Amino acid sequence: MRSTAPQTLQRDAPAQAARSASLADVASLAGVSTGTVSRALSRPEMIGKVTRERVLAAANRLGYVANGAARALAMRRTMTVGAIVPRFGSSSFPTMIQALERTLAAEGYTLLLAAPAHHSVHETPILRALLERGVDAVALLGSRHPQEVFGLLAAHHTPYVMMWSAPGSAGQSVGFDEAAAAGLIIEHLGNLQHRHIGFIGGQTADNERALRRLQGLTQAIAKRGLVLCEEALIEAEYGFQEGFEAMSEILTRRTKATAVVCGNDYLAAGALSALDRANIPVPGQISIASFNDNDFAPFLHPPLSTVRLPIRQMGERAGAYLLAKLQNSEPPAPALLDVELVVRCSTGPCPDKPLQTPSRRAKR
Amino acid sequence: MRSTAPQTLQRDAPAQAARSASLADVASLAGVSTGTVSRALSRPEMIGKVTRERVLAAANRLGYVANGAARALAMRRTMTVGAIVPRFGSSSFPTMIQALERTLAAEGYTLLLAAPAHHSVHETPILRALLERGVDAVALLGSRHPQEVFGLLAAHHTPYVMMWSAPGSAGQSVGFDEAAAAGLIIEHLGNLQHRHIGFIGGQTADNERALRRLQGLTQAIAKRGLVLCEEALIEAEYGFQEGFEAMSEILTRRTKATAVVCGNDYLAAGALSALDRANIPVPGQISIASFNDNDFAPFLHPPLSTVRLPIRQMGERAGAYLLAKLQNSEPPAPALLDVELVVRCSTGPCPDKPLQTPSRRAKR
DNA sequence: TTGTATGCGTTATCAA
DNA sequence: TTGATAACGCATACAA
Repeated sequence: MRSTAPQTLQRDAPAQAARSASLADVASLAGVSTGTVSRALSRPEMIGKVTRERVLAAANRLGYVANGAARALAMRRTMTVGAIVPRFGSSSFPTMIQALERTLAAEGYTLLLAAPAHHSVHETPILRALLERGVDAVALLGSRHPQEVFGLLAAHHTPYVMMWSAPGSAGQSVGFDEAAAAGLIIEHLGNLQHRHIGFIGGQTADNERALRRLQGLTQAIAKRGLVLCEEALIEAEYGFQEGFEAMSEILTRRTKATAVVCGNDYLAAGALSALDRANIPVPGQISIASFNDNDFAPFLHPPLSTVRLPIRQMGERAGAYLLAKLQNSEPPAPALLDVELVVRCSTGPCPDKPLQTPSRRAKR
Repeated sequence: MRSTAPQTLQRDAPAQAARSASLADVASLAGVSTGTVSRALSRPEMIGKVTRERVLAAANRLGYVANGAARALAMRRTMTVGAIVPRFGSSSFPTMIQALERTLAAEGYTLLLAAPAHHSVHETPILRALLERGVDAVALLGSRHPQEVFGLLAAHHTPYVMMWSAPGSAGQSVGFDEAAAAGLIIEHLGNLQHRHIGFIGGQTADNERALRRLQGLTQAIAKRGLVLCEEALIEAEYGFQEGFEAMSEILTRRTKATAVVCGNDYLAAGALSALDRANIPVPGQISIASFNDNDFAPFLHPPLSTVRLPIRQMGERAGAYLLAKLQNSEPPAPALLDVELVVRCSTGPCPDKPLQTPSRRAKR
């Protein structure tokens, strides 16, 4: 057997630098056909033990690594999933993406990441780039997308999932009920006798999650007969600094608000910092609560009351959904993940007299 | 002209669902050859205006998107760059990756992300997966990698860059001089008359950046004749909670340290929180300073002194380096980015008497 | 300027 | 179980 294989055959080019080894190289080294090598590597059970071992040895010796492009061309799939996640640098998206990536990697899929700096970057060309790369599936952030996006996806028969999207959206989505989350916060504040509520939220024009949080809050406040104070309602980019500035701004206004809800914990951390600087006791003169995109609420000063959102789980579920679609196994159920209120000492009972900031003590 | 193109020709299969349109489909719709279509799309200047427009129209009508696998096979490149970034969910890596992604995307490259949950996951199979996907270049985190990794990279003639790596490494790396950063911190503390220094750092076994920070600190302390207090030297995962716990632990020990340096700002935030809970004035009884992986140091309580590390810039430089390699244009210079000390009120002069924690007031 | 034909490295089909 | 050979869809060298 061995004699048929010209193992001592030198490669034509003595300069090894030419190309990486191909299937044909392995085949000729092992003295078999390319088909056999292909099967020996990807379907070992179809091949006789001795040949298989010869092939494996040859492949090893040449440091053979399959050419994915050729494989993709022949198999019509790339084992690759695309994700489009805007503004992913400064938020909790990375946590979600990591969970997604891990879930997919467990089944041999690799993540192609497109992370436009701004949401405003038009999605379509990005999606085209991903489709051109032959992604087998796509994960999108949110449920608001140009019709073109869904058209392209459909035209390419590419399964997709929307993460962090509104509850009702289609079915191929996974997200939280942020209205319910808002309800939890407001119920808690209401029970503490707060009647005038402020909100430092994300930018609703740009960010559908921020919009849903504001809407949920507005509804919950209305339902309970409370008041959303306009003078304590600010939209800002999610960030420490923005939260600091927003709260500072509120302090310069006259507001009846005795509790301020923050759109996420970055904003809340900044807001707490501003209150600390201004020597305003929290709670006492004012209570703070927040939606929780990250995990440092317990370590703020004072520890922050939040609605905890299962970010990691969302990434996992999205991945599982896509895998199910790709392997058309389990029937993929649309997912609406549970949120949970975590009360910490940044919220307390409503004070007897409303907040009077030092800078504007005089009535106008 | 138009008449030569059978624009009214119906596709054979009335069921559009079959396959996405190929070059051949566009060609027959436009009444030209596949070669012409290919050129019209990727080298418009080589094609007559009228034909070009006919082709473009046809491509548009069919929603044509090139098959990247076929293109990659023919062109021998994928316009794709791989990145391997462990523990990417909870750190400043996302900021860096986003910068990297944006830089690459500007030149048409897409990022393939491999984000193993732990550093311990063996890199080689991950790199193999990326190479199999045909990445044109690779970005690695850190400079410590199994020899196998560099072997594979070389065998595939794949350019690579190491991010956040030690200064001396090869040349294809971009990073900070973390020893210099440590020097800045220690110099500052020394000037404030602190002589006994503690350190809450990352895990050196697992994390080469943490190791470099510890080493840099040790050297700087030795050079200035200060003391690194063993009882105030703790390694922990980067995280708020871990910082909290580490500082709490230090408080239960007897320590001469009057200043504690933290390995990153997550740890520092946790540490500050622990001191706040214990009612220990910062600065006053103790000073805190930190390496700054993120950007919330100004919003902590009290605002944290840090060495600011240009994370975003690192991602950009790494991207630029790879692009230069890929387009073999500018000679890519190895980069060592500047760090900067930012003093805030968490560090103050050395107190007259050392820290005595309430829980252990009695001398042993 | 445009058409023709070949190669890229796999997988899959069909014989042997 | 194995070998020969035809796709896969695009780019490109060469011819016209």
